[in-house]
Amino acid sequence: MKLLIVDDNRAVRTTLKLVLADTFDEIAAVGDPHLLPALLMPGNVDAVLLDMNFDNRRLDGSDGLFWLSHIKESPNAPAVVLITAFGDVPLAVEAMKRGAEDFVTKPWDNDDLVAKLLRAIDKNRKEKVIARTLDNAAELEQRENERSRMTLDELKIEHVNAVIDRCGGNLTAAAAQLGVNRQTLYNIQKKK
Amino acid sequence: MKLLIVDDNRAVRTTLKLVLADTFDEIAAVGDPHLLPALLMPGNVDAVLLDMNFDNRRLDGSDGLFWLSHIKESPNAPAVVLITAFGDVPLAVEAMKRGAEDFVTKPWDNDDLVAKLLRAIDKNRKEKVIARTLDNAAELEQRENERSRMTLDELKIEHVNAVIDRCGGNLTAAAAQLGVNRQTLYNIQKKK
DNA sequence: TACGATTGTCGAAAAATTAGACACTGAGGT
DNA sequence: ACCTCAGTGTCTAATTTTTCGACAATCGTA
Repeated sequence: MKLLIVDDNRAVRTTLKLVLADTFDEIAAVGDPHLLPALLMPGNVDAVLLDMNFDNRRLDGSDGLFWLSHIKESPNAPAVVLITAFGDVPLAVEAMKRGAEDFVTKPWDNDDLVAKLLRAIDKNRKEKVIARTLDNAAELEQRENERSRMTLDELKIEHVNAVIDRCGGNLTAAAAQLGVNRQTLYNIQKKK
Repeated sequence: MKLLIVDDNRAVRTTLKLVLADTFDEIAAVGDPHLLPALLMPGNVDAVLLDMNFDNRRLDGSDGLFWLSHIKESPNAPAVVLITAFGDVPLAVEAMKRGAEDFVTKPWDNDDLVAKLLRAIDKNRKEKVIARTLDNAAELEQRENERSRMTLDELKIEHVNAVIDRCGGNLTAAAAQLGVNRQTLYNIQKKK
């Protein structure tokens, strides 16, 4: 499992890395959130531990929210746990609304942080499954529609081809499964 | 649109009712959360505005979390916006994790509260759509599986019946749509 | 009521499916 | 190398299904 830490404070990065080293196989830590797009490219990060303030003139967390949204907009986004010293209720709520898996305040409790990260990854995985299922659902439904307005012959041909495929091209087996004569498959295949 | 307010403070209930009267068609307000199950039974509530503390000996919000979970466990649950005077970040985060659509701190801003409630209802609607789609997806997938192992005859019969259904029993039309002779449908129907 | 569309039903022609057979290929096991 | 076996490609003839055209009966509707 791979973790990406984004915090502009070098000391915090070092500490976090040390604390989480046992839990993750790989940990990358950077100080500049602008590196995020590049680092997330291959989609090989399981979780991002993201600070919320990168500009000392603005401690309202808007930076964190911006990068959070940025991360979560992409499909197959990793889990994101936010961590901040200046968190208030509205900020935490807004972060959760934008898809953060969890929200931690500094100073943090080590064991608690580990637990939150692991649960965040788990939750994120489940969400990904749902997203994928949802994608499929649209396709399935459309297929269903197309099929329902098919001609009997079209349907037959499609089904026959599918079954032959599943039988690895074994016509005899496919014929048995379809409950028809081997000859019939032959004819159907030759027709087109 | 129907709103249910749950707050043990009568003054708060009255004020909320007054503030939100313009926005909702119907508003019910109760002081005891134990009434929730009964009131939500028919599933005719669009949103619940839920206080988090009903026992003055325990102001940690655990009551609110309990009832939040209770509401959200049922299918077709309404939107829930929490409102509390004793909210801290961990509580807000936990509430959002449990499916609350929003989290408001007392004292509240009237316009803000209205906006949050409306957005909460909207979000909840979208979530319901997703839940339904997800349910269907499982069914569709199973159908797909069953169909893929069907005999040609079974498939034919199923499809024929479906199309005849969609044509309201009009055999002639169904035959045209299926690209076969009317007679053929006749035979297929008589067979079983 | 009269019309148009649909139904139930027929017989005969056309097409598809089937069973059975046979030589051939290719993979696996001896 | 040899044998076996499952699968292929192909054929014929029998059987079944589908199709076409037709016709009286029925039903909803203008």
